[in-house]
Amino acid sequence: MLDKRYDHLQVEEGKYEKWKEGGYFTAGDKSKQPFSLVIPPPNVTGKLHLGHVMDTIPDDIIARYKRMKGFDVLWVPGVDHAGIATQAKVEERLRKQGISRYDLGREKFLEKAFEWKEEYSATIHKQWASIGLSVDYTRERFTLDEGLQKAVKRVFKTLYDEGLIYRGERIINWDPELRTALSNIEVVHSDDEGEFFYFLYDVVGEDKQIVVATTRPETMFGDVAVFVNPKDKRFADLVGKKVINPANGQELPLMADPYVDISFGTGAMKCTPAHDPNDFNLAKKYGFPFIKVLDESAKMNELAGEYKGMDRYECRKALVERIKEQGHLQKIEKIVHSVGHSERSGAVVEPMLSKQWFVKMRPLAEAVLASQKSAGKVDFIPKRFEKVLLRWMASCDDWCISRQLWWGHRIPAYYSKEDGSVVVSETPLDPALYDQDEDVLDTWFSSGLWPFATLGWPDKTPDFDRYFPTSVLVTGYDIIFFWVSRMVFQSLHFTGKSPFKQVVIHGLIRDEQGRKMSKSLGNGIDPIDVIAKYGVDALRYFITTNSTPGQDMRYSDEKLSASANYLNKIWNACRYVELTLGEDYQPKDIDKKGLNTLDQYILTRLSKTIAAVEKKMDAYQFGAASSILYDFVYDDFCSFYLEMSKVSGDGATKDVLFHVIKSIILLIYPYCPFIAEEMYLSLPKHQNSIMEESYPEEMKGYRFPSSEKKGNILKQMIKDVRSYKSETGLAPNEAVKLILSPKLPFKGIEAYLTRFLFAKSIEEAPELPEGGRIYNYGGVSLFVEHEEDKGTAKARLNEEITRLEAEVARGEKMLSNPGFLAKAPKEKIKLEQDKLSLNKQKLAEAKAQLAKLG
RNA sequence: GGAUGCUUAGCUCAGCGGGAGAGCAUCGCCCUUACAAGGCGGGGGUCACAGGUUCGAACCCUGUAGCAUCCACCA
Repeated sequence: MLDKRYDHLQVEEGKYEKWKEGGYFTAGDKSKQPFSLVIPPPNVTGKLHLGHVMDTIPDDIIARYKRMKGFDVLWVPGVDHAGIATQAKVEERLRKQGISRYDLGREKFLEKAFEWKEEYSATIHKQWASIGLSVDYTRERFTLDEGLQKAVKRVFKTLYDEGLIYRGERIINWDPELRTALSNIEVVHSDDEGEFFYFLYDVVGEDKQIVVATTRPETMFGDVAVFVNPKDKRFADLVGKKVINPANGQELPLMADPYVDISFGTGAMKCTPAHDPNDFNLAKKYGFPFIKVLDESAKMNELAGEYKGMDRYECRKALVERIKEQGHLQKIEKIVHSVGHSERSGAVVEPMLSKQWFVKMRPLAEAVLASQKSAGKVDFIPKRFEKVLLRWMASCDDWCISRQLWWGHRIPAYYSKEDGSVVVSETPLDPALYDQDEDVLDTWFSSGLWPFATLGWPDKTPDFDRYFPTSVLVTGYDIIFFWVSRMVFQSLHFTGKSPFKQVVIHGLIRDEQGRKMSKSLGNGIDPIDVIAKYGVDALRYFITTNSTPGQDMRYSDEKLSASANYLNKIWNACRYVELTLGEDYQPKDIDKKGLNTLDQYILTRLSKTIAAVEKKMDAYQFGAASSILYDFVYDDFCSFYLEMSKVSGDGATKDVLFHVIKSIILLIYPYCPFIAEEMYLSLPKHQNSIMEESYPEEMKGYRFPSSEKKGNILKQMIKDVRSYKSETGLAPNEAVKLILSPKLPFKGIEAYLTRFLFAKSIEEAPELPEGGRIYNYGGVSLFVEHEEDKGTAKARLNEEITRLEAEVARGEKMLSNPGFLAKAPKEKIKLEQDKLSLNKQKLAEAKAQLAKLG
């Protein structure tokens, strides 16, 4: 027997361990159809936040639902080494102990990093348990484990041999704090306040000056030219002359190129090939050298002369001051411009010429674009997110994959000690003859292999054969570029298939004011606190049912509370059913012949509910599915049938109560497995765990349309009379006399009306008397005897008639419309016809009553 | 500059071609033996605006405005 109150702490106790140890999460039943998914691997950097809950609870609902539907579900868990992020954390920890990574050296540092990983994996496991993830621990993976190492090396080597990975000098994004290259999408742009410096450049051999504006004066030591637009009349006579760089006094050619925007700044632009991607292109076009003036910490190098060793911003300040003193500063303007910051360190990213490894994206991207037009495409839910992928694939630049870090997959390229030639090899080469590349790969390089490498690729494993491609992937829209796109092109290239059939995209969770949750705002919500307060089931329910796919949602304490209340409602309904069934009750099949009208009513509603919920579940519309169930639980079951069953507790009713509550428990289970398990195990007859149960059947043979109608009439009668009492100031429990005309709509209705309307008597009469309130239901009318003057009664009937006439007119108009009859679906037409005849009947009844009143 | 989403009840959001919905809040009545973390009954909306398509538009199309996000550019 369940306790009086739903106590989530008690309910959650021990269940996860039981499932896990019972092997319920382990895939491999070959008698079933496979269904597979991989977890978006959390970074080993920190603790669980609500974003992880958003990522993984839909996965868990899908996994639990599909298991009940008879699939062999494999859900692969794992964690991501998260290169830059983790290395930064480990370094920070070491720094607190007064150690730098260089003190330790590469090998020792990696030992520390692996210790960190072990520590955080343990935490992550606890967190998975606390939110109830049904992942298959026997197949857990790590992005740096042996299998992934093998896969990464195979991919790198293959792409290199195919010419799709190359090493080259390019302008890349440099993070001077972490001292590594970054890919374009690891740079976050923000509109920052800055200064626009206008400098005067003397023209050699002329008594003239031109004005060049820049936001980065310190890079002037690397300038090779000044460019203007060839159509710009202001400079037409000066092109071809030399100008003096006010930073170092060197002569620079004044050149013309259409790249320069006449209307921007002064129309004259300095060209710094080693520190700006556009200038780099110009320099290549005209054969200028690429002069670097910054080192890897963004400090000035020897070319900056007296400023050598200075930080870039200090140098900027000092240099501007000196140029001003020399009379070459025209003005300084405050501007707001977009500045790139490192996603991880926040440092202002320096575009810098550097030798790095790149993936040649065009051919790989084209393959994705082609695949998305084929039958093997990935279906996005919602559809619009496919465009995000396509747009990125259509325009992305080559991917800079080398990182000047230690924590990650070391690049399997080796340089000959003899002649410096490059060899890429999956197996280590003799260190006496070769030096391995010092750098590691971008974290997303290995994450991109996740769906197939975790199943055994490049080996031909049974799991790979059985579970690849995976069925569905759930992730947020913010990492479509980072992750989804890379999994898709890597998978297409190496397995020939898309890595998953469907991608379900969810939005981000925000705080109660709609702001992003962030560390700096301190507005993050710790799921552990939420679980302690409301229970994990309430959290799971809240997070999957309060938004629509792809849309952001706000955290709401109120809605969590509402979720917990809903669970308490089901809990108590279950408790009531158990109290009613009694200790000795033995579940048995429902005797179809022994059903009364309301039994038939609730079974019909249940059957329809199951069908509707299942349809939404299959489409991954968890919000829609849950609201269908919610309506059934509250309106049809708790407020109506369950109350009515208190009157008519005859033979079959107990079986029906049992059947319905069990179905509700099974339907809510994927969302709220803990409370569902607790309730399930308290039922008279059960397996070892709800995880051994199947999804409820639709029960097509148990639909009784006429009983459904009768039930709805009774529902409406009760509502009408209660409303009448409230409206006329009668107490809810005031005894009233009811008359039904011309006869009772179904046998046994008297008992329900007596109990719920406190009827003092119920009569059946062919004609209704005067002096009370009358309600019409089409074929049956209800009379409530109560003092009401004739005028009021007539006014009310007139109002009713006006309303019904409008209804009838509407129906007739619709049904006489040839366009409607030709184009509307058949069911819709039938529905309108039924509605019309019912309204006509009600109208006739109302008119007859009015006539009698005179 | 390009793209996407949002604008519906006081608040937070569903609905996305066939009669405006939920939760919370609000008002009134109830401690009815499953649940007061409850029950019952009510009030509350020209579905941002303007055009168009349709027999029929909150829903589709076009445009406008506001808010949000992403991408690109920014000497």
